[in-house]
Amino acid sequence: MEGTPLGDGPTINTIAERAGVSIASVSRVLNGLPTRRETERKVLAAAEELGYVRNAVARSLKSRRTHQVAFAMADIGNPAYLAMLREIQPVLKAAGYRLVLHSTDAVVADEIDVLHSLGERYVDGLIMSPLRVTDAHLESLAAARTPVVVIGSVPEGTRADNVRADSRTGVRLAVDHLHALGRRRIAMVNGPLDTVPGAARGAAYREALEELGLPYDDDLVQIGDFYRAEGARAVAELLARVPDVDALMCANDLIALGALDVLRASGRRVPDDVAVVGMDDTDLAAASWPSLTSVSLGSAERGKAAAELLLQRLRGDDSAPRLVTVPPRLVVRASTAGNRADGPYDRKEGGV
Amino acid sequence: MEGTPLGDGPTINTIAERAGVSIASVSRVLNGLPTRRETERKVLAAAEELGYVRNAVARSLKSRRTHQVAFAMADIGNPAYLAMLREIQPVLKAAGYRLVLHSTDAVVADEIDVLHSLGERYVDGLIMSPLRVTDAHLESLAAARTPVVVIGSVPEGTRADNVRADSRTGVRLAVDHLHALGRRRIAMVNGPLDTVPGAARGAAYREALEELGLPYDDDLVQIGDFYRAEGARAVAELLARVPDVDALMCANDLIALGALDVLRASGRRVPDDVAVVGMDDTDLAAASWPSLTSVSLGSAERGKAAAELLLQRLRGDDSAPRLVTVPPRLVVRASTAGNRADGPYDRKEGGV
DNA sequence: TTGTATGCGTTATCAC
DNA sequence: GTGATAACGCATACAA
Repeated sequence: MEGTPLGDGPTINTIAERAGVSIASVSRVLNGLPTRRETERKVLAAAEELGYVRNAVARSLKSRRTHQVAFAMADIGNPAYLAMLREIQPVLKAAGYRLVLHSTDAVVADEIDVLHSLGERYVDGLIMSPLRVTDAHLESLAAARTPVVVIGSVPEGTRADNVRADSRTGVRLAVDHLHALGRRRIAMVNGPLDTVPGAARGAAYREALEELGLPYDDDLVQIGDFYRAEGARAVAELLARVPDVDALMCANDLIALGALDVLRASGRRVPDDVAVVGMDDTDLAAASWPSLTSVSLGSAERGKAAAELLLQRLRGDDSAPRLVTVPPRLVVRASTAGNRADGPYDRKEGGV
Repeated sequence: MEGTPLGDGPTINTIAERAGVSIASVSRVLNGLPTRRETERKVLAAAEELGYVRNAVARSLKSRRTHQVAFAMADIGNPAYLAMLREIQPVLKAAGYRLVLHSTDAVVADEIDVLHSLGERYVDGLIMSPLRVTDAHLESLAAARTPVVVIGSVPEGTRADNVRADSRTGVRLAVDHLHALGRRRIAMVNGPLDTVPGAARGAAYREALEELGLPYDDDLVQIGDFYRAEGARAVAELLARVPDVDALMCANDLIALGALDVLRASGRRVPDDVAVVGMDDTDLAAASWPSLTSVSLGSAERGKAAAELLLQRLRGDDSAPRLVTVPPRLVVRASTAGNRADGPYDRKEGGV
């Protein structure tokens, strides 16, 4: 195969000419429709010689299907979304769909843009995971002419499939676990309360304490942001205010890693002095030392479920919107149970 | 905005009818071409009422541009590729391109498929990062009618822009560092030698020792695979064979994490007894404890450079193929220098 | 079985 | 300035 000179590629017209048949015959052969042996031979030979490849755009215009699906994540830097992505990709690929990625940086306008752009029909469906769901989201969702699966919570009645985590139960699992270990001064290190996860996890913490009969203490709640450095700063403040805290319920793994840094720097042992729990069970939880007990909210499962739901819609299923809730799971590691197995090998991790 | 009944969306024909003008006028207005005030008003009103959105497929067929770019990574589970992705995405987005993701699982046939599928013209360009470059790659690359940027090494004369890491210098930096710390029994824990990185890093290790005047000792080289569990297994074997090793040069971060696990389990202190260096400087390196000294091969920079190179091509630049080499950088953390700053906050990490 | 002709939704080139 | 009309590349209903 010598270096093909750039320029316009061959079309079915080129082939038709070369093979001495009509474009209809070319199309038929290429689509496996019944044709005479000789015609088929000529067409395939011409196609081969010319290095013909079907133009996906023209084909989409005709068929009204692009074989593309979009995934809109709030933040491409967030390992939790990447975990979803890792599951979504192979499912779609196996079904013959390409994946178009959008990172909206949790900007509402960007998310609305993505929904609006569905009208451009460059994808057959969308999976989206918004950080918060506004009225604008719901309007655009209602107007969408393309199947959409939302990872996160949407109000009942929304015309979109919905895959949810259950962070309420998740926090409960964690707090119960800490309580069972004998911890009684369990603090909460949360992210901003105006985000969906922040609000949900904060409320769940309060509920969990209540059910355990533990008093709720404002001093034990520290708001920061969902990043490692912010988490560290928040925990430093917390320790200054409440030195005798014996457990930290962190609203995500990054915060928890920041917590480990600060606890270590302050000379506290984990978990002996302070037990730490994160959320999302990202790769980082298994990598840290001590390895981090974390509440898995099923990022991977949610991604997979969303992809499968969407595929069903793409196959023509137009039944009522579905709701899938993925149960949380507490993954106990060293940060709450020092002498238990670390379990760093229980997750698939990429190589090279 | 009431729930729009599903069905075919409006086209410029619908608008033309509604506005009482021709489709040509509609197109003009929509494209900002000079039109009478009144026409413009009618068209825009109709478009607004109908909730019109341009059909991207039809537009692409006509314009021969899809405003999509593909990124083909060897393994979506690998943090190093995700680091590239995180840089590529915003660059393309800012330039108005969508990102189509392919994970080829390092299967050569899949990679060739991706190259071949460029002929379908569903993307305007491609960034790919193959684990190895075969003749089949080069042939498909030569036949490509679309700009391609390869992250990795391609032979001179290949008609594709090329962004390279310099793992040779990278290994050298690491080995020099270990040597400077007084280590003399420096082992290499590598991945398979039939991969490009495996081969390059293995050779570089040998070279580095030579330049330092250290003897090369087969016993100090252990081949495993580029995963954490494999790395752990390899290091266990190594320790059994060479108990007095005082430094480990690991071919990537995952291997290094596995090494930390095993060293810890064997009662060795890091870095006091054994210093450990990883490669790729992934997020995991900063998260682990002790935090991991790692050679950054500039995954992020390479991704960014690749995206920018591709954008230049998409803007029409058809000059000779470019070669960009990103210099490696040693990021010293606790696994080789116990009392230095951990620096866990020097990298941007995702939140929530 | 095969060819002719039409449409998918846009953009662009003409005359008017 | 505006309206017919012809592509873009493919699939297909219909006629032959």
